[in-house]
Amino acid sequence: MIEKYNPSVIEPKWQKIWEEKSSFKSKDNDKSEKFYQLEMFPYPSGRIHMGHVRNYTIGDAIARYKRMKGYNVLHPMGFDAFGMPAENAAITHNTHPAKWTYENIDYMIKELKRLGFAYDWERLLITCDPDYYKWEQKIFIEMFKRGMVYKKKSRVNYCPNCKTVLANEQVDDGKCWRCSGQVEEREMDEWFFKITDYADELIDDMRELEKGWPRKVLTQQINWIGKSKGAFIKFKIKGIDDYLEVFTTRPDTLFGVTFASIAPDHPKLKELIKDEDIKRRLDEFIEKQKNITNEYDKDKEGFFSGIYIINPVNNETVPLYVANFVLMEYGTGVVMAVPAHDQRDFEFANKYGLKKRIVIYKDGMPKSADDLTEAYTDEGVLINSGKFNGEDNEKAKQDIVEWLKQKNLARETYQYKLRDWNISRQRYWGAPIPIVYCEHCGVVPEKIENLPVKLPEDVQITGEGGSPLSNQKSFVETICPVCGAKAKRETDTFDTFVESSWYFLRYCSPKYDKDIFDKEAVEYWMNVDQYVGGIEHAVMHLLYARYFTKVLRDLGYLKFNEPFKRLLTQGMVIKDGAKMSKSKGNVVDPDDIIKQYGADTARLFVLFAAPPEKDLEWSEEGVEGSYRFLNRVWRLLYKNKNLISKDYDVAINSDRLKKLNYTINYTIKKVTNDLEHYHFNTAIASLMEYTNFLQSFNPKSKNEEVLFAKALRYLIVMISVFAPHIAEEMYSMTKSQGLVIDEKWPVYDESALIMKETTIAVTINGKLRDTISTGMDSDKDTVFEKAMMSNKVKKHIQGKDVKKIIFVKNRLLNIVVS
RNA sequence: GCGAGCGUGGCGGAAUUGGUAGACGCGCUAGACUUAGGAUCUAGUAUCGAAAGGUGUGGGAGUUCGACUCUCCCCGCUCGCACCA
Repeated sequence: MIEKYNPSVIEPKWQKIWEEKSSFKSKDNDKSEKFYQLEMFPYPSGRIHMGHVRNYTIGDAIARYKRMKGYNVLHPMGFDAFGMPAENAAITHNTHPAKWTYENIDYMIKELKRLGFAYDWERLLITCDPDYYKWEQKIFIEMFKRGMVYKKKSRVNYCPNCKTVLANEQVDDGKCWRCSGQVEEREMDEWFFKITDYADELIDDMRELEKGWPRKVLTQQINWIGKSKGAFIKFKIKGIDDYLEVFTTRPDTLFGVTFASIAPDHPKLKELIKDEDIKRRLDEFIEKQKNITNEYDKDKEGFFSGIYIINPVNNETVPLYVANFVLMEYGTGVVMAVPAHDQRDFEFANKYGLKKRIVIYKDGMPKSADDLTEAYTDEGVLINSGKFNGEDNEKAKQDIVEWLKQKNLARETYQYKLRDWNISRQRYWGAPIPIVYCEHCGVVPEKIENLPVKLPEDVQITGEGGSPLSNQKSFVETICPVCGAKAKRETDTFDTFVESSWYFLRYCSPKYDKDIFDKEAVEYWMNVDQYVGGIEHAVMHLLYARYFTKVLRDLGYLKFNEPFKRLLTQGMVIKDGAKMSKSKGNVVDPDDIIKQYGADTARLFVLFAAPPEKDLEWSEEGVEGSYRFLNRVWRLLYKNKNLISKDYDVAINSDRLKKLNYTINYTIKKVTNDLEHYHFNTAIASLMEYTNFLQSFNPKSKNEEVLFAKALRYLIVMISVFAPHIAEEMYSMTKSQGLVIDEKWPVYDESALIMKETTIAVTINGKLRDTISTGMDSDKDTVFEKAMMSNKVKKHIQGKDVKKIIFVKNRLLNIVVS
């Protein structure tokens, strides 16, 4: 150990030793209790950024703490390696996506290793490796065979810039989530996972997650799934023997229907419209709507279709309007319009001069529909509703449906916002969908023994002319796995969210070559005890991973419902009030920080500067503060390096020793408690206080030296969770064998925390007037007596009546005076 | 608009869940050691006031002996959703 703290020397040294000793290797089926710590694996974009550093430092602190607590910890790392940036890079730099990806991965692994994270590197997963996606293809085939996958022509979001289809979730405000370009609609034949079959379960199983997941994430998922109760109601079409069905959540307002609206792309609409002029108008309307971007305040527009339908509750004939705000994808694509009680219908009715009728009434609201300034959507009592007049509207919802149900005109139903998951991507850099098209046998899955369907390597990525795979004869041309005739391969590849939907299972047995994973290993390691990642994955990734878990359970691979027991969503790293980004020029490169201060400082800072869930404002001064703290610890240990021995038995027989012993045990308790709750910032603050205390202690006797040395040793052990390299170096000079990371987490001695004296706050009418020292557990009278001896207290009581005395043992005495 | 969350010194943030507000760090001030220090150490640092003392957790009301903490109203900010019938 040298006098000056030099992270650039000691950090690589210990990283090498940990690696040589395989310190962080997790043992399958170990006897000790397991702990699966997982952080969301990165996309290999090229470099690790501060967001990663924060994410992985939080996970690392948890993993190291649990390890010292005696758990058999699984803490793996990998790369979500398929995806579009690799193809974009291939186009601009004329390289191959694989080359680009693997070079990035090599570099990022070096960066992660420089940060000293306690990963079991032998479990490294790279999703573009055929040994990984082979199993993904197997999952797909099993899902296909079970009818959990289907293909359909569908209108999809298409980004002309990226030349690919996007999932609904990947479209943000009409813009591509990656390139921010305008998204268009196109019709394509696409593969879908039937995630909607699991909608109810995805909601219901949230019960299992209520304790361990942020409420925010659960609410977002609930909103995303968007389950709502309602009914389908049949409206006869006037003049023909057919009907249109509407979906409504407000059957109680049925008597208020004055018109109906239909989606412009409703499949029945064209055949229903008789008038040629109106048909032409519809085409124009559809064309016009296509060009309107998805702005929220898009004007409501429409026109009369020439069709009338009949309201089943009162046999009224109402006009059917084609309206741009009606969605074909939700409900039935036809909406009954109740302008008095629905804001959208209200606006539409006003624009086109349509009638309004109030059917839900509450005292104080206008009597005439013409006097409404907005739709009344709250509860009330039914009026103008025939035999249901006077009924409470909540009750009427059921009664009206029941009444219509008997006439076979209605049925109760639930509708969801959640759509099936489109997994087709017309891209090269993804896992091929293992399907073969045979003239004789139709759409057939590849044989399991033929997997993986490998991505061909000799492909030129130009970025033009559709999917690169479809132009690759050697790939497309194949033989039918069923009949052996010439056939063609599917050229779509998987959405990359598929890879991240099950990687946490593969980590349990990453090299297993007989199946998707080794069931025994999964049995032992799952669930993930603590998952850490960004809030941006609240819906997509986390919902898909939950869905996959349920699918694999139903395929017989798993026995549990939910993959992640606990979830921690860490805040962003921001600088100058904005998220770090190249365009804003406020990026701090972790490599630079490591070079200047070392990994330990970087790690300590990101844990200390803010609680994990909150955004973290980057501060150069703050980083320096962390660096200074490590230097202080270093100097403290360097100064006392000869004190540390192995035998710490000492009689606590003086006030100074008692105080020191108290501080040691108090700190252990505080830090342990904080770590259990992931309050890293306060845990570090306690270690700082502890260091300050030790720094000023100056042992004066043999006994003090011995206990002081013990205190220092605990400091090293506890700090190793946050700053492992410096801890290891300091530990090594204690002349003890082994590594600090193999130390057990210290246990505090409750008896050391019992004090003879305590300080009690004396308040008068709730205001602090003095503090007094008194024996532990003193009773009310004793404390009051002592308090009355205080001049400060006397002064405030003088001339007043003591009305009441509140006493909280060892805490406070409140004297209430008139 | 709907949903969720947040609001504490100059700044990042503490407060064992109703019991001494401002831990810890940054910044700042003064001092020490120094040729020097942007190193280190010591002391101070919510605010008004010379002091005694007063005032303070976005604002207002309430519950309570006692409120950053609980309730209601208002203001401001952040995030998510966005024509889902």
